[in-house]
Amino acid sequence: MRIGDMVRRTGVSERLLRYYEEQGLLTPSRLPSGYRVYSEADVVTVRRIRGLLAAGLTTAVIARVLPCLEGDGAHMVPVCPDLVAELRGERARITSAIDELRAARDVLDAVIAAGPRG
DNA sequence: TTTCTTACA
DNA sequence: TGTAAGGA
Repeated sequence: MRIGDMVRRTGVSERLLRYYEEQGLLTPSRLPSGYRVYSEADVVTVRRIRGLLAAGLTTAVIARVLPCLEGDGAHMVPVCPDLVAELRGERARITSAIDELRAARDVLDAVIAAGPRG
């Protein structure tokens, strides 16, 4: 199927589908005309990409993790041995990001509390 | 009509 | 990421 069908089947814009390809997340083949040709598997892949993006992973990590997952975007199962370790690492990264945001919020809270009507 | 690439108020 | 431009 071509990109227009993918847009309808996945709800993802053409722009984004091309971006996913640029990031190595999708590798559609090409017609002699240059038009991209997507497979049924690509539709499933897009669902996984959306699920992984929602999990806070970067496209770089997703590119490495994608070939090690099974199932659709809602219920994915890791099939490679080292994938779980990689995900634990991502979890840790997210945790530190949360800590930094919390600290930033605390700073604002302090400033707010010191002002008029604090 | 549909898709492609490149570039940006 | 959207959108516009200029082709095929």
